[in-house]
Amino acid sequence: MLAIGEFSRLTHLSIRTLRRYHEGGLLEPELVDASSGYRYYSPDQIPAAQVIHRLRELDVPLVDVRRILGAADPEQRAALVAEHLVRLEAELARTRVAVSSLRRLLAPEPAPLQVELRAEPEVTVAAVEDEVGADDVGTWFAGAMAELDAALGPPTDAGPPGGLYDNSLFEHGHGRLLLYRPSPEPPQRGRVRPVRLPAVELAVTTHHGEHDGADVTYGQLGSWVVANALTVAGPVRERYLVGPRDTDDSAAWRTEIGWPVFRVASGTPR
Amino acid sequence: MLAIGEFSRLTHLSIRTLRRYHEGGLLEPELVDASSGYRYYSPDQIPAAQVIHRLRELDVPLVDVRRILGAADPEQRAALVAEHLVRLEAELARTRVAVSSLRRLLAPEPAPLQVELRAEPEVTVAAVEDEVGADDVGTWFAGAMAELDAALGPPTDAGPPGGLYDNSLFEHGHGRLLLYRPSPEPPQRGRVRPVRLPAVELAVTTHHGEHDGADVTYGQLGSWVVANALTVAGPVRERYLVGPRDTDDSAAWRTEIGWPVFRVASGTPR
DNA sequence: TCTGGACTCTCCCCCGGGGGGAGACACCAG
DNA sequence: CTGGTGTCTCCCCCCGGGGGAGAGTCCAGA
Repeated sequence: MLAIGEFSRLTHLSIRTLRRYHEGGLLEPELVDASSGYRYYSPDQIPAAQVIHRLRELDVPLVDVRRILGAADPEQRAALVAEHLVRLEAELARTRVAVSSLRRLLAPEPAPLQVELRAEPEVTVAAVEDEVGADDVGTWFAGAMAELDAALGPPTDAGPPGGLYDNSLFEHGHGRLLLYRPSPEPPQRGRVRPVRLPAVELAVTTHHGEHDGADVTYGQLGSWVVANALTVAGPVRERYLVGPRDTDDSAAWRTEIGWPVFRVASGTPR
Repeated sequence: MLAIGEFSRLTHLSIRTLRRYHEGGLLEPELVDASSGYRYYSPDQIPAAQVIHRLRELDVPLVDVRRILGAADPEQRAALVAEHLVRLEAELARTRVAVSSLRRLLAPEPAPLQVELRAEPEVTVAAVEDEVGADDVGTWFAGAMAELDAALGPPTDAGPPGGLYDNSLFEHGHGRLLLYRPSPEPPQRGRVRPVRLPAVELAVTTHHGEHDGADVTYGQLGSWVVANALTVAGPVRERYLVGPRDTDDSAAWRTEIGWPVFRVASGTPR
């Protein structure tokens, strides 16, 4: 039986942290003296404490740590851990993109932007639509795209897929997302259903590369729109001209970004 | 002039976050209406907002973001960013170690531990000693080792370097650290000074590999000590038999860990 | 010019995962 | 028995975000 201080020395977890783990049901002392409240640990609990330590070093949330420790058989546990390692991998990719994008931002001269005004006609498409949190966009997107592909089969010449992004997604961290593929006769299957996209005027530009870096292009497009005195309204549209479905070379990816505008009153623009 | 909502849509930073950045002096709106308190941004501020966004994605603390943005010339700014990228790299290395160590922890059978009881005589060494926070141990260690080497010259046959770690380092996150190199006539130079290390009884084992994984070995050693009914007292000792100064192959590194014990009363152990 | 809806303001509370410190009690060796 | 050290609980603070209330502002349409 070890008092909390000894156990702390053995595991290199601070006393405070051990207490917190107790409260959180993560690591229950083998014995808690009913009268004094003193926590007593067994040496057998050292490995568990160290697993927790490692998982926390990997930023695994305490709730997930609890699930991992509570997993019945070792295989299940390994699966849960593997899941987190996958997440870690994704995090890493995100970091890489952020770094390169940061370099681009800090580079002295930003490449000038090609912006085009385009009248987008009303069109009926096969679409999946949901209310999604900003953190879940990636996951949702992958699932929705898979479902669209399952419903429509391999890519046709009807055109590339696209998406509509509710503004509140950016302003409040969650909002409606709609992912579509053009289709002459959209089926109804699972979450996929026919949706009529309204006609809009768009200020359109093309983003090159990883989608995670698109916000920079958004900013450039946005300031173009502001500078060119057009008013903004409605969800942003994207169209995936070339994406991970087409090639693994992310430098070749092309995303069209369409910012809804009202055409300036006086005559035809351009 | 853009209201906060528009600016939020342009930068993909939430309204709340923009307000927070204003409060924190990170991103001052170009104009704040004195009577209404409304914040108005200029499109020219979009790039700055996006730099902040990227830095935050890289978990750069807001204070540091402020410093980076406040940096006078671009070179200084680039240097500050580079500094953070280095930190990111270190983080990455830490993650790698944690992952492999986690695998080892979850592996079914832990390798049995060779533990030896050893009477360490009093010895005078050249040492650097400081009160250090747990997060700064790595940095401190590198600096102290460099200073020792500067004072004593290249490695001699007087023996490998070692360290003493105050227990409160583990219990409370900060404590006294002492790094030494054996030396027949310890010099006094900079932070380096002669120190008399008291004699101790140690339970000793050897940790193989990255030092970041040593806590697992600590736990094993500790539970050996507990099981073998010896009492614990005083700072832990380490001795760096093979380390990064000797070879780049971290698998070959050897750290001796000595846990202070009182020899059991009844006769000589072993 | 008024009105209603959308926008924005400030303020307070919450989250997670830690830390600091006060004041009271428990343990244990001399 | 006594004093020092260990441990308890409790409250506050940190960071960088989010939720929501309640009040004030802006602006387009009638």
